[in-house]
Amino acid sequence: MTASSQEVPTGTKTKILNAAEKLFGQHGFDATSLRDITAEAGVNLAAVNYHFQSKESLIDALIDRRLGPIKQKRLQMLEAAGPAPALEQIVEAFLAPILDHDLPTAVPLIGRVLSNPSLFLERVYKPHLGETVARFSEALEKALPGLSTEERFWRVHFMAGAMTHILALSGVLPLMEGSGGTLDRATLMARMVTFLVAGFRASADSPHILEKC
Amino acid sequence: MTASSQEVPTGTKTKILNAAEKLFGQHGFDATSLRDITAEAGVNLAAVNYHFQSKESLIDALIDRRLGPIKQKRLQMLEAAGPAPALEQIVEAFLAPILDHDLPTAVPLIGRVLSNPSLFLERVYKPHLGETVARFSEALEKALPGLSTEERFWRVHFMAGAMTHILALSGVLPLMEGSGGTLDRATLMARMVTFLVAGFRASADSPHILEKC
DNA sequence: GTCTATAACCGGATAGAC
DNA sequence: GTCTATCCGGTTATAGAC
Repeated sequence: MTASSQEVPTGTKTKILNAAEKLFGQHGFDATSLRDITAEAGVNLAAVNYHFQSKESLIDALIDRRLGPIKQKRLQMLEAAGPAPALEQIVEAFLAPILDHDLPTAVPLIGRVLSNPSLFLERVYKPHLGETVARFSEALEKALPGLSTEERFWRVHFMAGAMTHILALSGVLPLMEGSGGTLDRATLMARMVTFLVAGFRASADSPHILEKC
Repeated sequence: MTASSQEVPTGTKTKILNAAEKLFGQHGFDATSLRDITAEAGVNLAAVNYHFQSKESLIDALIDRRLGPIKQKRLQMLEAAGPAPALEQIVEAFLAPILDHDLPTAVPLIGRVLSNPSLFLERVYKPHLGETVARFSEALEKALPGLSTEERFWRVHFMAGAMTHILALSGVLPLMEGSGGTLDRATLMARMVTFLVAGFRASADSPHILEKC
């Protein structure tokens, strides 16, 4: 690690990361070429392969840059809530570090990363999410002792899905009718917490039976 | 429309659609070449551009093929529930036509389609989903008169997100610990309905206030 | 560390024989 | 309707000058 790896955000490496985050978030990984990225960043094409080794490694670097701090903040908020956090605190600690992201380009990128089935298990969940989910699942077990392990597993993924969808579609949802036009983060957070907390509290022992039509 | 457009599922056109659905679902649109598809289908490369005009049109044909019938089934289930359906019936009518899909390759494809921000608004939502969502939103308004339009809008998208995430990750979620190993559709449906119905019923007039840690 | 130039390859689409 | 052969543009990655 040389002095240049953490310098002010005008270095070539940082410019590449920022441009890549923006374009990957807008158009997806495969639809964005390294040429697009270097043009946006105002740097030379060969700089990508010098600072990162390949396009795939660049993607991993972007994932690291965002999911690393998010993991820290999530666990920190969960710990700050004490040894037996309330359900609302657990859900907030899960959502806030992602939804409250200050950097506007980070949100669509994180949406792409979390909703990409090709990346998810090996390059996102295992290295960056698995431990966090396990910790939150433990906290949920204390807060909701009536839920089975499977029930908890699926509800955590319902929560993750609701959040991920909003992140991924953050660019288009405000354009739709009925949304209220803007995407105010604090209000959105409150709405998600209300919805998800109620979902988690639902009694699981009334498995609804489907009937034909 | 000639006689060949709706023949037994061994025509070249159908073989291409089936192979494309499988590979697009597994690897995504950009990561799958027309050569991959024609190899999988056992047909000639040029057949794709003869039957469909371009790769983009092929994708639209795949979207049509699955989302058309789903729209019909959703509206049919909603109508069958009478003029003032219960909340459970509304949620079931929204989820069942997608989650209960018999064709195993359709589920990952639909997950890719619904979670792709680049396709979503113009090529998925407006042509195939908007009218359905409006009808379901009306039904929800009757079932839950206390909710504001914005609140309903966002909760519908929380529901859509939870469902979409499960579809998109259907290939990997069963591999994770705590899932119970299998993905039994009836049980999953029941779990989602329980969770989402409780979320919809949550009272909205207690907007939770976020505090710093 | 940064650039130019290029290698080596793969993609979608099409022309034209059959 | 189906095939072969090919065009042509774009892709990642690298070699080597500065």
